[in-house]
Amino acid sequence: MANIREVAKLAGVSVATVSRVLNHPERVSDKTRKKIDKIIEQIGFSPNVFARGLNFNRSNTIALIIPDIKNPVYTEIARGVENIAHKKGYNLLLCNTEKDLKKERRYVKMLIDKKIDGVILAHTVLPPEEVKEITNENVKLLLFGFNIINENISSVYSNFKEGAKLAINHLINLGYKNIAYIAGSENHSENRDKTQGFLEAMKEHNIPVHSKHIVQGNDDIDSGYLAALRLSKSEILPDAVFASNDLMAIGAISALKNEGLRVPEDVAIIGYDNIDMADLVEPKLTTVAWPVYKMGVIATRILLEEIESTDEENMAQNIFLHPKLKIRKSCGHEDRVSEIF
Amino acid sequence: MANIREVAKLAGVSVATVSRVLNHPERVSDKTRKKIDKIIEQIGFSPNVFARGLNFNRSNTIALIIPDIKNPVYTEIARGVENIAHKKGYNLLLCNTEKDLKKERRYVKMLIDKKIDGVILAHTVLPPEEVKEITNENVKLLLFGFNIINENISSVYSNFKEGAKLAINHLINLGYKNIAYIAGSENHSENRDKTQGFLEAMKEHNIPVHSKHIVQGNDDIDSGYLAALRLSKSEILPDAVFASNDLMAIGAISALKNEGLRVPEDVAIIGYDNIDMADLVEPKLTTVAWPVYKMGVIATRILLEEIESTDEENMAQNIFLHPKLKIRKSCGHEDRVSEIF
DNA sequence: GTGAAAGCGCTAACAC
DNA sequence: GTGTTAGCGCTTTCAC
Repeated sequence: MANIREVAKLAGVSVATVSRVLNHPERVSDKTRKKIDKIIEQIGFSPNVFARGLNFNRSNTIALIIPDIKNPVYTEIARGVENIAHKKGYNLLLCNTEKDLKKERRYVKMLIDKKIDGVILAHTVLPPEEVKEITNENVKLLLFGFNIINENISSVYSNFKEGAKLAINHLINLGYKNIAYIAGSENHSENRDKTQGFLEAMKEHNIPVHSKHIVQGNDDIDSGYLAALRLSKSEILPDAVFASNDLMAIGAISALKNEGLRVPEDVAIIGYDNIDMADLVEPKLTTVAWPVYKMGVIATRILLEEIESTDEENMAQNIFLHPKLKIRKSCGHEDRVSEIF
Repeated sequence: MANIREVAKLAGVSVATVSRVLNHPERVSDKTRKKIDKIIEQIGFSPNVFARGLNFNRSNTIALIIPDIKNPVYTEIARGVENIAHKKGYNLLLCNTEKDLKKERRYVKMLIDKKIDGVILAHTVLPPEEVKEITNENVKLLLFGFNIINENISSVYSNFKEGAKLAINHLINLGYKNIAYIAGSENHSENRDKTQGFLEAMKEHNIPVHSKHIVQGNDDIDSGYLAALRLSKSEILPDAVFASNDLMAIGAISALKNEGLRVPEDVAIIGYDNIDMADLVEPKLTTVAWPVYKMGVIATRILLEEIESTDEENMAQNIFLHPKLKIRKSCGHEDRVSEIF
């Protein structure tokens, strides 16, 4: 239980001096500093976090709030966040809300109580006012993948409406006419954007949308499976389907194949996210890619900057990255770029 | 900045009494307790974690150390751990070591400094002595998936040697003779066990092992791909391959298909882990399943018990769960149990 | 450049 | 059942 007093005693100085070499080494003479550093090293002293916290009101910890740890998109974000956080000496609390309002709310309270320095919110079911309240508590907030709140809160996001249009336009260019849509959970602004993009793109090309061809999914594989099953049984079989994320697209492929339909010959499928798995299913999934890992990295850099900036000088940053089409096999396009695999 | 003094003042009592309703409510009269509870509620007071930590030397935080967040096995463990931790009021620090000794070492130091209450170690590249040292620091340790240290440290694991034998015996029962092996990274005891199981099973059936048919992988998809590529070019083409995990098995399938080989007709493949993806690739992957999520849950329960137990009364627990064969299509077995999908 | 001491917010021993 | 107060380990102000 080495503490600062012990170091001070061994060095024959006061605790104040030891504290200074810890926090303001330049205010200490070279000689004493070196002596103290050596002793610290020798006895393996490191300052008590709680005592430090009591003084600084900071924890050197950030949190990442995600809805579903089983979705590779979120672990990919986590990978980026963890990487930067660790490099900068921060710890990362992982909060998996499962889209459960109570759980998310409880987490937010816990995080505030813990004096977390910052939060990256990659999905929320909280009402906007409640999200905003987070920032009242001396915890920095970064919105990932959406920015429903306001310009004073930093965010890193992609244009999901644009991405959805990319997908639909691709299908239309390939000649598909009966395009169905498997929607993601509605409480996610990202999904609402995609729906809007889908609708707009269809309208722009004067392609009618059959109400039976819009089916609600829940973001996971199973719901994609079920949704495609439903589509496969509708009066008019769609010739293409856009799934709001890859997990559902993959579930959909599985369902269609089970129903004896060929992808893409009978039904084309396009997804969203470009998760690793997209390249491993049969047929390989054409999808819309967005730089998830990179965005996790950027988000964390911005958040840590804000945390470490000496107060309000820092402007909120709203970073914006574009989606991109990733063409593989599931839409039957022949100009496929060759893949590594 | 509500603090305990303010609550005390509003309630017309001393801070000690407030502290008592927080920590030993039974020692306070019903009347005062209710009054204080109400005020706490009203002004939204919650005790400062740092001050608490300074007294209790506890953080209500545990950590999970994993080697690779991209491997669904580890996110599945994380899901179990997170779930229980959150239910019991603990926060979860996620530490992704990337099998990097320096990074893991740095993490361990950070965790100890942070006065983490406990650690679940799901993979380590640290020498055993260093692992053992963790327990010197008043942080409880739980070993997940291995138990190389000693009986005094709790662990939750599965028998990977047995699992490997299950896989090999399955292949042999199906009549395969030229069985190749894609090994996982050697610094992982789990993989060493599997290698041993492979070797033993082969020996028990007097089946020779060609040295060219053992190829070293690195636990990820790409390395499985590369390994299978190598196997496909060896003088004697194996008729079956056992990959030490599903990720490599899936990479292997991809490679073989690329080489124009049919799975399982030309080469059968069996994996290990039974990740979700195993059911989505073509052909569906036969594999060895172990109850990863459940083990994450159990591990966390044990760890929290140890943390909350009043000292040394608690015996270390070594929980052991068996692997099980999950038969699908990639080995060509006809008695396939029907799947949900 | 250095030391003495107050104070961060809480808990618990001790006194009543 | 309740209050007073020392003390957890550190940082920082104020003297020197």
